[in-house]
Amino acid sequence: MAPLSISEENYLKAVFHLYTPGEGIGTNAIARHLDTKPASVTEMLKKLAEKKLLTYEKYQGVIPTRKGFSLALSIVRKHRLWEYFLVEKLKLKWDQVHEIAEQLEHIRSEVLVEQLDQYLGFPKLDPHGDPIPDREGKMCAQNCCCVSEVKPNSQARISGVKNHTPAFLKHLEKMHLTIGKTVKIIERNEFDQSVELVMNDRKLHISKEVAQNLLVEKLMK
Amino acid sequence: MAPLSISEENYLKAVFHLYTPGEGIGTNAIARHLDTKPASVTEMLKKLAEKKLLTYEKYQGVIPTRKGFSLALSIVRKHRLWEYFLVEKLKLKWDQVHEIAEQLEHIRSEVLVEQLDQYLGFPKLDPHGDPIPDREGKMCAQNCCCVSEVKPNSQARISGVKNHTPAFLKHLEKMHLTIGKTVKIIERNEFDQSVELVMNDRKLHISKEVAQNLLVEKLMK
DNA sequence: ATATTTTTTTAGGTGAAACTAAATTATATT
DNA sequence: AATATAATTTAGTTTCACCTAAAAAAATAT
Repeated sequence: MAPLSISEENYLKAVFHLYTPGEGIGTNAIARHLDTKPASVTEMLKKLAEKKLLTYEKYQGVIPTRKGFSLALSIVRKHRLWEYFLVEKLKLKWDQVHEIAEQLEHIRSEVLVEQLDQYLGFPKLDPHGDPIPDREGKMCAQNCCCVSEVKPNSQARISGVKNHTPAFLKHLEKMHLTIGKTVKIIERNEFDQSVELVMNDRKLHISKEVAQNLLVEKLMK
Repeated sequence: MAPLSISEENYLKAVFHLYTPGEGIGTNAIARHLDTKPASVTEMLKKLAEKKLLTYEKYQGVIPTRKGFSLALSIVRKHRLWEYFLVEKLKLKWDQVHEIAEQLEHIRSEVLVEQLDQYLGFPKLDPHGDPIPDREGKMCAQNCCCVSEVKPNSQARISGVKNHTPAFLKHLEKMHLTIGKTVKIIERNEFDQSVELVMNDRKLHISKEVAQNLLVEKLMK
């Protein structure tokens, strides 16, 4: 089949990211995600449905097909491999790489991706803690939740972010809240939903906004 | 100024490659180079002239401005750095990289290019022997000519190619005519303009087509 | 159950970059 | 110098991906 355009790939990726089993994805949600208008989305969804990449029925919300899903995964794979490359090899900062990877993910070449993967040593996670799909689309299961949902007095390891904006990532870096660090969640303040935690024996206070976008894995003690 | 589209960048690059001092570049030549139609070229040339990237006057043939030239150089720089990366780091074959670099050259990010350059060790030549412009657009002078123009009985080192198609490059590889090899040009046959040469004490016969597209540097003996 | 609001779709239009066909200008030939 | 040929430009379409405004359907509230 004819290769997808960059636009089509971006829509497919949006569908992938917005998908939760059982629910159809709305036109509005996709428009918001891609910073475009609902009318444009409707049009594109029809085109992608023609190509059997998703199921579209008027007013019903959209669901990716197996084919659409696996194509989206291959784009996500490229995005995350490039992010890994940019940070590990080229020494860019973790807040600089998303935008560049948004461009690199559309480069078409099987052999390039496979060689890149090998060159990088088949990494399993990208610099933001997101799993990198392998050639078959398999990726390691993530067992994480955001800090705001962790119950008080538990140990956890910072494992990822939900928000990938440079602003948020720079903020985390400034607070030394980087991936791999171990923290203890002390308590959540009902008033402003901020969270108190301890890292390296130092007390730390994080806002609701941070707590909701910072992912951790609970640790057995 | 607004960034150029991929199409605009490709036209600018074509103009750069077809340029020879003193001559205007014709619409037809550009169309052939880009595998497009002359009518499309005219349109685009007007747009690039608006942006002061080249001088355009009806029927006169086009010449890049300083600005257009330096922009073209920055695209060529990216193309050649990526080719170097693909061959030296990812171990792709020299006949595989051009097509991929045609995509990668359009990735927009200052910091990416500079870090890539550093990561690669500021290479001066790409895998096909073409010079890589530095950040200011400077590149090492090339002192080469094609085998068909070398006078008989002279020593030379293979230094580049004029034709970048996979077919030609694979052919060269099969004949072990790779960059850096030293050869002695024996004689040119008037009949079919083929050339006889010696490499590693073995006699070699190359066709007119090869001789015209293989570049060498003459060696002092 | 009806009315209001929100979501989604349709209809019609825009700009970019290509195309074909026809007209125009430049160049080459006799 | 006139004519034939080649190169270039113009005019008019097409496709893609977006847009706005208005209509239609679905969801929500009264």
